[in-house]
Amino acid sequence: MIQPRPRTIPEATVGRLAVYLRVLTGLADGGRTTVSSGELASAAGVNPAGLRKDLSHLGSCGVRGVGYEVTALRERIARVLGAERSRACVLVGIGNLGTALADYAGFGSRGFRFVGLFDAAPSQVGQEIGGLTVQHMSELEATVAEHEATIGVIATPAEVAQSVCDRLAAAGIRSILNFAPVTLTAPVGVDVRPVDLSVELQVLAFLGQQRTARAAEVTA
Amino acid sequence: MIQPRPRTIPEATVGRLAVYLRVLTGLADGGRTTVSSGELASAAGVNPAGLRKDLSHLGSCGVRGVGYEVTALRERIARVLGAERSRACVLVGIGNLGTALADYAGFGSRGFRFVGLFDAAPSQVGQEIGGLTVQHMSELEATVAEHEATIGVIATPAEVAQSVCDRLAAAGIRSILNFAPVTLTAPVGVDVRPVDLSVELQVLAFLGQQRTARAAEVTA
DNA sequence: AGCCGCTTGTGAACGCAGGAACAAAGTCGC
DNA sequence: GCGACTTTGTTCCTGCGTTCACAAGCGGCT
Repeated sequence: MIQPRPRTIPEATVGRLAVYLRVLTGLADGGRTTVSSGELASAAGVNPAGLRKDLSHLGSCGVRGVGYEVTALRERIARVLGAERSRACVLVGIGNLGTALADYAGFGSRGFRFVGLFDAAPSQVGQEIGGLTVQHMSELEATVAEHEATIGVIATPAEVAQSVCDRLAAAGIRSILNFAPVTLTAPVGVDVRPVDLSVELQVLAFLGQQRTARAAEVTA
Repeated sequence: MIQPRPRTIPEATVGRLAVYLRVLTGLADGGRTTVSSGELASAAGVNPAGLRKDLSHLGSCGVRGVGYEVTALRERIARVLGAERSRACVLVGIGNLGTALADYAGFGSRGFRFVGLFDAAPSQVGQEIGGLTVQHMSELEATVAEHEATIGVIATPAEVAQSVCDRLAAAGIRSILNFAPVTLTAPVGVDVRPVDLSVELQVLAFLGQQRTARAAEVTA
């Protein structure tokens, strides 16, 4: 059995494919039928050559001299990323951030659907967000099993994030997106992707400070 | 004039330094005085050798045979990252996400302070969040100038993000953290760091799917 | 005082991502 | 029908990040 294409796609490429998918959706809504690599790269903020290399990972899909067909490319990327089928997710921690995430329409159009929202505080339980009712943490395991959810999102305070992570992993969750500002440890077979807003802000500030320092140096 | 140390620190290292800073703060609160590279690396989820290389960018600070002094290392990292002095930030878009960001205490302890919260909807203007009153967009430029803010955060819907970006850049903002799911273009001298939650989720899902596919293949 | 174990800091090798340049291929104009 | 132009797909190369491995240095013990 031959392998149709090298099924290992670099992580950096995957992130950009998701961006291309978003741009292509916008182009399709605008009525565009074809797009060149240069134009698409400009809209996505990347190098044209790099974009073509990214796209080459999923086989030739463009037409030389013309460009890429918008809808065909979009569907192909969606298939590779697995965005065509809906994936069940659960969200733990219904604070401001959790509410924002539960309400965010962008997830639904990308193949993700929340099947459970959980919080430990009784004051939060029962309220309705984005068509779902917030449940108490005690129902976490049952809901995960019922919908066979494989993705979990942690938007809790840092203190309880590790215990939530443990419970999610034990309940069968395989992928965790962590917004809590702590480094989580999960059993093998479960991967955690941290999204730390403070870190992002600090990196941004440092790069800016470094840039201005260099500029001042050149002037001197 | 000699340069005390190579002042170009890799971006990836800066991101990890911010994580070390967080871990060190936790250790200091716990009463620890010294810590070894192995322990710190484990707590931060990175390789010990990589951690030492990261730390070497800011000059030798550890004691061989013992480890690093927690508070000294913390202050040195904070100084390099510029977290010791307070930086003025403005936040545009007071939806659920914007509210979460404005309320997040983690920013303040890292040297960031919001000096202005802005929204275009009159219904949002006037409410108080985290000690600040939400202002109308029309006051954006005046507030930025008054506080000499250099960092801006965009948490608006995608449709208006580019125009907000333009206004921030024109007002004197040099660094922008963008949560809107669009690729922004900014003039030279202004750098934009995108934080796309859908992209993060899609990358996570893809990696999980790839992992399970490979596992199934091995079994076969 | 001298030795031993522990830990840091650095040098080297490896693998990977990014960028530029080029060949292949298809379309449009004549 | 043929040539020129446009655009893709690929290949090479350069630079960066990460990892491994080892020498150097410091504290503690005898």
